[in-house]
Amino acid sequence: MESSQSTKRQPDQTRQRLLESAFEEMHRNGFRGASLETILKETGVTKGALYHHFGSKAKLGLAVIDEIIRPFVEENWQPVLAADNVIDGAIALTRRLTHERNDFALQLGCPFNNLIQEMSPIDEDFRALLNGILQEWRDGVVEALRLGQTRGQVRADIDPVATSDFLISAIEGCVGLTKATHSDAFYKNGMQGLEQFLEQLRPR
Amino acid sequence: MESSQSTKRQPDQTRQRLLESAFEEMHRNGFRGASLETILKETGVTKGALYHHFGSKAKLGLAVIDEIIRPFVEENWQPVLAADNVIDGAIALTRRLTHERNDFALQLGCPFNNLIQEMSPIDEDFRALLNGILQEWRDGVVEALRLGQTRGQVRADIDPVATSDFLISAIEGCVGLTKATHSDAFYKNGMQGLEQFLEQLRPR
DNA sequence: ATGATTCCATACCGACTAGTATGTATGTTG
DNA sequence: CAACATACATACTAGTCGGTATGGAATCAT
Repeated sequence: MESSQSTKRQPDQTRQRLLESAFEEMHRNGFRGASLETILKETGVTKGALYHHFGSKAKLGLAVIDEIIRPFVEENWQPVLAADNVIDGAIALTRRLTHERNDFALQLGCPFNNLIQEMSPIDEDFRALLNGILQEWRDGVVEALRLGQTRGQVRADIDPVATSDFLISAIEGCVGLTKATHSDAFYKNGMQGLEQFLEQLRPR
Repeated sequence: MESSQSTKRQPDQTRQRLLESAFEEMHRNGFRGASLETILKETGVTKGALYHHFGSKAKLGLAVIDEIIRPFVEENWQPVLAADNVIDGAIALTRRLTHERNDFALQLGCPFNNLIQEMSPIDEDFRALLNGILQEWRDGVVEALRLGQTRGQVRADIDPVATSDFLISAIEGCVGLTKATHSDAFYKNGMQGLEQFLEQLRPR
């Protein structure tokens, strides 16, 4: 009787619940605005348990980036990098982003970019981790563009590195500014311009 | 003797010092991270005086946006909009941005975009004001592109609205991500991509 | 079964914050 | 000059926050 009523520990699940709740709270309010009390209330976990799993709020934040945001970024880009034709793959991504947009999420913006904007100037650990993820994304696009060039699918006269950087800038810029405009049209215009830019990467 | 030692009031200057110090503090730490105590220390103004001029921290922030950031944004874009050829004017801007870049400032990012990213999801007054400024920028670029089309300087088959949105997205995206990369090359690549995009706006 | 380790719980702490209450000094007006 | 308005000064307030100290319970290893 007593043993069937006692609390069974599931540390992995506790930890995961904390990560997920922290991710949502960080997405709504940013890292600095994220309230540990809110996370605790949402998860029903206590502060002692939270500090057992993560030594500080910053460590929790970094774990969210590493374990939730990194996979999120990768999931978005893997199909593009793996596509038979990187331009087709990237255009498919912009169309998917346009088609699947969620207005509430657009008002909050991209969690990855949001944290870059917020934390890079004020915390070197965050900046380094975020930049690491960004660098992987950039490198992946560069590699795909180069492969596309060897396949004759991408113009030989463009610089893959510069192009990758510009593409990523345009995407995150568009998503970021949509937070101010709250405008469907603005978002679509950004995606359309991206598509236009991608099209002119095809060999002439 | 006594009157020559007394403090002479200069409310306009007090107010301006507060605005400028608040701007810098907001640029370094964001609005939420901006500390009134720091601003007070930097300016030597007291809290009573600050609250006399601005009823709240938010009002101070909104005044900074209206009175310092709006002119900053306008100063950057006016030459482009007034140029004989908008494409030439925009390319001159990207070159100027590249040439005049200040590494420290790039690590802090664009004050305008920073505030958009930080405040739009969490404060409607800020979002509305920032979006108003963004809308003026967008409208200005649209008008200049249209004028360029009538002058035969800009392709007739592009949509000025969509193009304007994409251009602005790409600029702010590049500046924003440079906060993570701390990379000169990244910044230049973004500006180069922008220039490339601008070039293909010329009639064929 | 026992001791050690891990996971979790609760009350408390000190620092920081924006804002308030109250007061003083300066400037304007009739 | 007095009354009033404006600009400024200082001490205080209540609230929020991340983190700490301490303790208890569950699980693991022997």
